[in-house]
Amino acid sequence: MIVTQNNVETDDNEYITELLRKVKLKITAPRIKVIQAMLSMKQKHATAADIHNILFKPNESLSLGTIYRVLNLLSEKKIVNRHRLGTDSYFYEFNRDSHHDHIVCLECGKIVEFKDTVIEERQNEIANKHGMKLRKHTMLLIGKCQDQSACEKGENI
Amino acid sequence: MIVTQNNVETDDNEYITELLRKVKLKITAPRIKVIQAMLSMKQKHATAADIHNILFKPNESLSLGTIYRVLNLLSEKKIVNRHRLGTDSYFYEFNRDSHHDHIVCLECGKIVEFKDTVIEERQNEIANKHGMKLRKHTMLLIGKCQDQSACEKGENI
DNA sequence: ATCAATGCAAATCCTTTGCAATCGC
DNA sequence: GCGATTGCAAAGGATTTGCATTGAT
Repeated sequence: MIVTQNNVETDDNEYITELLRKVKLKITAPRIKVIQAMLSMKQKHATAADIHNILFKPNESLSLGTIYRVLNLLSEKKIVNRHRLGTDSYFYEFNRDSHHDHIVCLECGKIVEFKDTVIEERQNEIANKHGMKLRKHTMLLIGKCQDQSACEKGENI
Repeated sequence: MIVTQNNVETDDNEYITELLRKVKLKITAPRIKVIQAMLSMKQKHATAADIHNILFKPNESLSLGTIYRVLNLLSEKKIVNRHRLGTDSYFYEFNRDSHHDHIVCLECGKIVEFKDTVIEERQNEIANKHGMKLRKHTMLLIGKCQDQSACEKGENI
């Protein structure tokens, strides 16, 4: 999984510190860096290890342990979301908008997001029918890109 | 998570050996025991460790490693299904029928199975709309039992 | 007899945690 | 300064694997 870091403007920095302040988290370098990484990377979904790779610089890298701690805190505060996307590790994404689900290509790993209110209503009905109140759901569609040229193995994750 | 083992009739044994033969797996004691355990336990969903507990007898227990190997083989042969049900470990279930999804109560862990063709059709459409051919899906609804008395913490898993 | 399956323990992968050092407020 | 946060390395939990032994056909 290849990940690159774009330049991050100072505007982002103010946005990030404001974000942290809002949820009453202390403004620390690791937290800023992790959020910067998530905002600046091309893909929306990254594992803790991906983020660690992005932020790895000799002599000034963040420890993986801290990245997990930061991601867990940001998850609690709903700044990022954590999903299982079919592999053994968690994927994290910056919570830009509301809830959505994912389709992942089993060959190239491409991840597409979608939201479908028909399904969501239906899920509520199903839960009620079984005497349960729906709190949340996870749904993962696993498929195969139809456009072969867009399905370059491993390049899309 | 408490699991009990019922008596298993000899009928089951013939059924099990037949099952194994059909998928061209050798008839071995561990495989028979694992399938017996899955057929005889009250709940439908068990982790590898659950099965290990069921089958644990001093001086004649199966190793956990073998249980994993057996479950993986049985998964490949579609005799059992493996799901993530919100925890860190996989749950395995004997594949009695066709595909279904799960609702799990976040307090008591009760697992209810369901199948909804409306959702499944919609999933197909969604995949197509995004240029992908749906191969499979996972859907997990997470909720809370409405009937409080049915929601005895920890007793339903 | 032959190749596959098992037990056991070690290894692996991902994630969390303990503790001493450091930093934010 | 004080309590929260970090780095580091060790621990943890789940699952897999290597290897010598045992077992199925």
